Amino acid sequence: MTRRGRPRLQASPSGRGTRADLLESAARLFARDGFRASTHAIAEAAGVRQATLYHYFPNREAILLTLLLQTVEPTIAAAEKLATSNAPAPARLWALAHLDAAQLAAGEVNLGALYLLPEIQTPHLEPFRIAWLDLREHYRTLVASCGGDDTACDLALGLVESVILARRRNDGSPSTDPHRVADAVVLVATGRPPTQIQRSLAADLIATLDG
Amino acid sequence: MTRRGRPRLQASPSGRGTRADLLESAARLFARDGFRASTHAIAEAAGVRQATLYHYFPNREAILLTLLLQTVEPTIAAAEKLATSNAPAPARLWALAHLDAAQLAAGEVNLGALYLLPEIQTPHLEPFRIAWLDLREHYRTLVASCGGDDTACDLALGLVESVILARRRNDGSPSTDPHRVADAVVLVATGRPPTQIQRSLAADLIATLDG
DNA sequence: ATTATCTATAGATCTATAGATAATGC
DNA sequence: ATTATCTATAGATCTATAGATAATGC
Repeated sequence: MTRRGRPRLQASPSGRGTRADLLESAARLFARDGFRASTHAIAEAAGVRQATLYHYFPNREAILLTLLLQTVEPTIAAAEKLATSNAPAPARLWALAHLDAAQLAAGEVNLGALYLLPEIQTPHLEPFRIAWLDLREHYRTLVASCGGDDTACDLALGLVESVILARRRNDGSPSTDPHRVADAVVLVATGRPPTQIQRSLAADLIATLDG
Repeated sequence: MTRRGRPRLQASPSGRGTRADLLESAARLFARDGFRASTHAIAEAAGVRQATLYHYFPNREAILLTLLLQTVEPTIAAAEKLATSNAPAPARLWALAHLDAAQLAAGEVNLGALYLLPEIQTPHLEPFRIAWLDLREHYRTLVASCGGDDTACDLALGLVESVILARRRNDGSPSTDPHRVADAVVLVATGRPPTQIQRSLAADLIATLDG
């Protein structure tokens, strides 16, 4: 059961291996302190020495990129499946907003805070920006099918992302209910609250994606 | 017309004095690079040597605090005046959201990006957090008078702050129209779009504040 | 004398690499 | 032999202070 190379001074806190420990520590520290969180601080929180980090990642930015892609990919996968559904657009938009908001509200660490970092704009993180623009295209298409324009889409994204800032500001208290976010997104995109039928169809879509 | 102490190696780029130059450079660099922007980079962009910065500010955080307070104070002043008006709540909320969104969209530098920095949470910046919570109270009161709860207030703030992220992402292209933001805020707070009468009253309120 | 700026620097970082070490696998 | 980790460190920052300098004000 012991592993391959030189043993760690401290055992893996999570028991899921050093790479997972490093990603988890980096997520926590980047979300709280931003990209200033040092490789030393990350490694220490993961229970290894600073240089060990470079066995798993070529540099500090690569860790941030990995975290960002991990965060956005499940949402994109869900959006792609929703795009193939023939449910009414408001139901699909409600489902996407709910999934996205729920994911931003979930977990012990406020991973969405990584989206707010100014470092997002640096050239090394382009793969993430491309993925995120892909997600935005899904929003845009759905919002357009609901009768909303590009501005409505920006407003809808602001509603979803409000979860991130509300969570930072109200640290401790429970996050915004994803149902409320999804309701507001449909309201802004269509001009009307979602109907009971639309909500019900959206719930079906979400059940299909999870199952 | 020459000034008091040792002359600068380069003249003030703006002609409005060294302190103003430093604040402007810091605003630009903090908005783009976050709090990593070094005192050296700020001073260089302002046309003075690094150490000169410490003649005007005790440390780097003090510059950020000054910028944050400068940004939030005009909006708070407007919110306080709106609170004394006896116009209907939706009209007052529309006016506040419009003012806030317009201010975030204005200027060459995306100053709102400073709100997104993780450093906002540090103890030294508490005066800004207190001021901002004061602004949120104004939103909360108005949203409540419109029939919305605390979650509706968080969503309304997300709509206003969407201007910041949309501006960062669509750098260059024109910012979100503040009218659209204000319409969406009233929609989310009341469940209905603002009436023509409410918009007209809001326009009157804004004219009063500017005059 | 007072002020604003400059030059110089101490001390504290922090990233990434070089190379040693302690395991397992063959 | 291969792998994962460790120790040590070069080189590059970066903040804040000390103290010199070049103006104006009295």
